[in-house]
Amino acid sequence: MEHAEKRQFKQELYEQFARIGRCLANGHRLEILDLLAQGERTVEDLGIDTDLSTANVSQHLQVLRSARLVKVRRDGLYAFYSLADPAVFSLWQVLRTIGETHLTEVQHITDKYLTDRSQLQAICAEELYALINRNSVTVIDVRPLREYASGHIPSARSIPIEELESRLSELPKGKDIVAYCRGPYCVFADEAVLLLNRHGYRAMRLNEGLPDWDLKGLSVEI
Amino acid sequence: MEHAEKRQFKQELYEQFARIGRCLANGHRLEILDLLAQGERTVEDLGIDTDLSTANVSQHLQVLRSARLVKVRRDGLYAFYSLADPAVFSLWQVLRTIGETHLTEVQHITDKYLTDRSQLQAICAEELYALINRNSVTVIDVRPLREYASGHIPSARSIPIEELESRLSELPKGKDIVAYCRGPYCVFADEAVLLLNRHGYRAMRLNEGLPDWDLKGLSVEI
DNA sequence: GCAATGTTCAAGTAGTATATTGAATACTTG
DNA sequence: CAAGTATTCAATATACTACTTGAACATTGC
Repeated sequence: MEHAEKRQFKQELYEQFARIGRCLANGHRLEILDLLAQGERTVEDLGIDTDLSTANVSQHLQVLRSARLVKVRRDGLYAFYSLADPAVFSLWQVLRTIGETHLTEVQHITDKYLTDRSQLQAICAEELYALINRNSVTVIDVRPLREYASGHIPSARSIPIEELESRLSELPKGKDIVAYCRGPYCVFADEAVLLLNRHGYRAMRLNEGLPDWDLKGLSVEI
Repeated sequence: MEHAEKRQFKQELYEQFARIGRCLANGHRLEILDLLAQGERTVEDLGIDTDLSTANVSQHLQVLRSARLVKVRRDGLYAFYSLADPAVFSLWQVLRTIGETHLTEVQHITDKYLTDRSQLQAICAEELYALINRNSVTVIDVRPLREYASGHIPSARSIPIEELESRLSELPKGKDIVAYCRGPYCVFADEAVLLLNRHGYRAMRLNEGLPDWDLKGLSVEI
């Protein structure tokens, strides 16, 4: 291949990959991807969670769709968007991990806003898996019911965070409780652990979300 | 946490991750990352390989550096840039894989420019690893010597592609030859296999580059 | 110290992205 | 079929990004 031809090949090729990069170049789109990792959502619905106008969310979804990162299923009045491939979550996960490791700003922001997590007991996916097999723990999924419905940790029961306080009686007193939610930047599990501790339960949070659990190849129940 | 506070947290947080995304939003930067995966390079040097002005490369490197994806080591007259972390290669690899799988344009471009690879015998990393252990293959690294020097497959010998034709006598006639290069979009190995076939050798290419080999945890010699 | 070399910075221009708004489209329900 | 609702499209102002050019800075070798 001639030099000029080779250059054009590389330019066209890397430009295509950059289309995917551009999807990741905006904070709102990353948040949308993170939400879609929990299961399919409608446009309006994403707008509520991200605090964006529906038109704006739709526009971001078009960007994501044009790079084939998300797909859409239409049913009646609604368009349901979801990740095009589990690999898209991997992409976000690797990006997230690099950010956590190398961007000091990420650490500063979590320190500034989140409950000091060193106060909260936490366990990792592998530890939880072992505890579940020994049947020595109660697992609660504190995400909205819809997200629980599109996949959850086997044996976990759904208690959305807003309902937790009023449904405490459902939880056996003797056992330890593990709460999990969407991922490391979701505060539902933190809130759950705090609330449970206040009511005298021994509770801890899973330090990852369901999509991370899934990606590790641990089984997911639907 | 209040709603407004939570929104601000998410916005600040995802905005930080988007800094990394922005690095990936430009084809030239992706090409630079791909080259840096082969080992450290100077600014001028990257400019030659990417066909960009030195000032322009420098500017792209500043973007990458501000998001902590690359780091710099200064020595005398030169600034040597390299990936800040092996995870940065993973990020590019996942992005690349998603592009290959979901962007039909990538397939079109490779079909348009590359030798029809179905004509060339290819093997994967695991197969090559087994062949090396049985000592039943000659492995050649056809990248520039500098890249060989910063890490190569154990037992591989360096024969940069431009020297291959004049150094054919170094290769034993009886054994199969496997050529490898930078990665799936590098054409050095393709050219090597074609040339070797023309000269009566049984040759094949490794369908991945050295960074992919490394990431699989296979041993790398320096 | 001075010229040569590699690298970075600064300013300007052209092009691209975002968020907002309001209109258009598509589907459902009565 | 008409009304209502969810979604997308189109147009706009504003802000950012890329590349070029030329100057500035740092290090080396004479």
